[in-house]
Amino acid sequence: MEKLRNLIGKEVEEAFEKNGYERKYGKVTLSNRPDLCEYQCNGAMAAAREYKCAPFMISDKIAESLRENPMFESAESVKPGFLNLKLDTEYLAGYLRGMAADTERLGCETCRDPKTIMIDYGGPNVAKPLHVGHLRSAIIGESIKRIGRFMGHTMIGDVHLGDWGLQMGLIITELKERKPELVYFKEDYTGEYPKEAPFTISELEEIYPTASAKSKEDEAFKEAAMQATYELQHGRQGYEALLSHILNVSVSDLKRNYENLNVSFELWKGESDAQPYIPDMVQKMKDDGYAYISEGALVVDVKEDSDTKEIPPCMILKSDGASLYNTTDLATIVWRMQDYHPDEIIYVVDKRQELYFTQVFRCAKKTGLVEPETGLKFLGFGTMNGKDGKPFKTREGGVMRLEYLVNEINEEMYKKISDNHTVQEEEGRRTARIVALSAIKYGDLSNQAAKDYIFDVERFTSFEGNTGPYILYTIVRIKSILKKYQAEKTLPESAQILAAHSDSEKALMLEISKFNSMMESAFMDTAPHKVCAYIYDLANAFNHFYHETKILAEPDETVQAGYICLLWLTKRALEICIDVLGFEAPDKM
RNA sequence: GCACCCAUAGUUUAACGGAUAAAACACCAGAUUCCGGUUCUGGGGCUGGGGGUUCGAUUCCCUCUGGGUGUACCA
Repeated sequence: MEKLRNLIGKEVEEAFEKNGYERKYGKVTLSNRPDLCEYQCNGAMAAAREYKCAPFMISDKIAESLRENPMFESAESVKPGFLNLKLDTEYLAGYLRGMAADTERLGCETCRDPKTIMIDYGGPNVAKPLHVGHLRSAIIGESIKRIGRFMGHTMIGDVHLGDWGLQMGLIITELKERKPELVYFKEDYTGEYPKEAPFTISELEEIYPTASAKSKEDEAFKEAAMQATYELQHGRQGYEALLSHILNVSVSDLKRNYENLNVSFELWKGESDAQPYIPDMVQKMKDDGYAYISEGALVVDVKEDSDTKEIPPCMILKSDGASLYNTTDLATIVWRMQDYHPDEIIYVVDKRQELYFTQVFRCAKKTGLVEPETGLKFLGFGTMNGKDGKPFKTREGGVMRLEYLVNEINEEMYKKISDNHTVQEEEGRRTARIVALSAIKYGDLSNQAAKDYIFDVERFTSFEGNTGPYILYTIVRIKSILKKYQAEKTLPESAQILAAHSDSEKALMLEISKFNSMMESAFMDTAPHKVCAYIYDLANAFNHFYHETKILAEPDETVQAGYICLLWLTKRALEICIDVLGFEAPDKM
């Protein structure tokens, strides 16, 4: 369906044309004075200069010609030259009927030219538990992926594991000290390696920090770890076998954790998967004359004349010949282009990495790893802070494990729910998990991604205010009304949304009608917070309507059926939205 | 040093260059209640300072102040 604003715009543009003004002045926007009108056009003020007359004269004429138009209940020209429009209730109802007819998408058209978009988010390290720093990437990335998918694009999420580098050497070295008898450490061993990993996830999670701490104090240990890293990267069989054990154990644990967050990835690729592509890539950069030696390191210049700031060259190889973060990311682009040929790659990463990615993107473009039109987008997010405005920490000041944080909020939610009314333990726990997830995700996504935000458990888990639980509560309320209605009667075939009977009903209908344009701009701006703002307004509009309207007690069956249709549409819009945000509503709460 | 980002009500956040800057929480008042705790209604209060562009600026430009971040061999 065409967006409502454009439909209105078309009428207004024609009115401008009919009166001898250019169409371009007829652009219509949502009203920012809802007390005066629903939509407005400010074109008369802009046009006044070109036609050398008072803006009011123009808006007056336009209002006059629009008054005949059945689309509008009223068209008024105000003070300097505003054109204030109110939609005809029957026209609005017709638009909503069109939405309701498309139960899957509510009339929100998919994109005309669907793209293949890879989205790089998550970024956990193997052998290390997820901590709160991983939360934002997962939540925001997942939501953007879902919004893109809803808009008809092929979205491929890649977790991009941190599974390369010194951390692996550290684990191997520590393991060697503890269990030197393992076959993985026998250099002349040629047989099969055991299928079973020689450690569990909890051992693994303990080994890494121990090894990391040791390497800072024990020079010899660090040497050994670096040596192990080198040998691993140069194909030592036993170490490769260990790496794959580490990966398996770690990945299955990560999957479980991400599942709890309702986050999933199409690809579980890691930094190690990019390594095979490095030699050819580096060679080509040298051959093509892009890469040169500077201060011992191999670099590619990426500065541009228009730069206001100094952009250092993109380093490809360190002076000791080893690869680094940039190298891996560039080589990752190589296989992504080769295997998936995406039109765009979006990186959902901490905003502090912006400069790095500027270098990487420019380097990729310059050296032809991607095509000139391939989009490389950096979506940096801010820090999640505690109530004191400083980065979120445990009470002891350490890094908070994501699992603990989630458990804490689940517990908090369960308390709230069981305080409200008596519930079965098991069902209450399940509901608490669903609601808690909405609290966490909505709390994050309702802020602009690029900004830092304050993670306030109390506020996020509240059933009132702009929170996830409030949205869910609204959905649950609608579900319950629909259920009660169905228990008594069946909705007649002829039932349909009717012209609004009250202001609050019309306000609700207007809110619903913004669905398609909201979703489109949320995608264009990669801005999940727009979806949040929309459902919050929508939930508010519904609750106002609900307070003023007796739905189940409505005596006129046709009117009542109309209400039910409207409720269904409201619920559907809310549900689609929370789905793209990455959470769901329970049946009861 | 240089550069980038941010600055909005007591607090946390909104606002394609448009009218009286919006909401939530907190606060105050009134109503409501087996409850000082629930719910409803109403209220006060905000664009860091100074310039500029514009008919019109929270939004664009310059400058100052304050905060955050980054500045090639970590990721």
